Amino acid sequence: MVVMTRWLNPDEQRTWRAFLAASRALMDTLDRELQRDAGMPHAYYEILVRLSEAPERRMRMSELADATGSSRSRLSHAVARLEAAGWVRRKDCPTDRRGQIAVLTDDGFTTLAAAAPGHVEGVRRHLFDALSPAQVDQLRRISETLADHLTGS
Amino acid sequence: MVVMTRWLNPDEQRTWRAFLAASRALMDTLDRELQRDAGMPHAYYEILVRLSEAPERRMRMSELADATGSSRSRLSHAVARLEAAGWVRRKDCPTDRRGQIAVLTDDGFTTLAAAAPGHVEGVRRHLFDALSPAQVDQLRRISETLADHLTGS
DNA sequence: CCGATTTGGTTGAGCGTTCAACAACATGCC
DNA sequence: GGCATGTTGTTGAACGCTCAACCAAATCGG
Repeated sequence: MVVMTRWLNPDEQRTWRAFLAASRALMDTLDRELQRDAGMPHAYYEILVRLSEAPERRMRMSELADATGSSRSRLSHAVARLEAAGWVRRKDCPTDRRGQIAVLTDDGFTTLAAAAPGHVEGVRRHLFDALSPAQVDQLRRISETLADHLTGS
Repeated sequence: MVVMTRWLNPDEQRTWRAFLAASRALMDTLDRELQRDAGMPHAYYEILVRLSEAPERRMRMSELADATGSSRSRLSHAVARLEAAGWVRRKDCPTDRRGQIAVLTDDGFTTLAAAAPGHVEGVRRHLFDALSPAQVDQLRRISETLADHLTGS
């Protein structure tokens, strides 16, 4: 059976290309700033943030993967790097012998604390400073809707 | 001089994390679909699209880099791959002896034409179907504002 | 209790991106 | 014209991500 493609109309086309350009430019910029100022990519920064917010600064690998929207494989590689940098330590899980627990080290916490102000400033400058309060609200609703829609399917 | 960090308030925090999760999930999903169905990453698809829209299906490397928001290095590597796949051909520029012109081959055009319906369907399903017309409009304005803001600085 | 399935996590290969260095050519200035 | 500077594009190494394969341990079903 032949199904006609529902092509994008000009408005949708324009929206889609603008979104692509904007989100890529934003993430590229933040990634580059973080790499330059803190010596780590944004994905690694996010891992440290999540760990720093967790009780006792530790999390199961799979929870951490979910929290950062990452695959298990990606997280495994990433934590290996973070461990080599001395920012994270791996521990065996006491209740599940398959499990591994990632623990943020003091060194990792210090590094994160040093990187955070600059990064937050970057997010503010490149994202929030450009938008009106109403637009920030719109962006939140849109993003939450999209995230739901994507993980729901 | 010590400058106080302008930390994110709870609303901004929530917006930022939702945006991160949504844009990552969206791009990951589309990238995976395109890789599965057309054997190419989204970045390469975009290159083929731009070429297909250009007069005579050809563009200077640097224009193509600008159009796709890519670095020259990235484009160079990418076009090398696309050339190996037989989808793009390189030509010397007649007016600037440093220049190279990327030309979409018939094979490349055919491959793109085969990939497009599925990809557009994906964009519609994962993005536009989830949003109201008003939200699409909001997203366009937000994205255009952000893109301006980022390339302006 | 035991085999089958599922879950948690790691590994290595292949690929795409980044970054810095570089080569070739064009342009500006005197 | 001739030298300095800017632009165009490529290259190779290092790095991060994806994918498929895999092992070990937990859980399910009889």
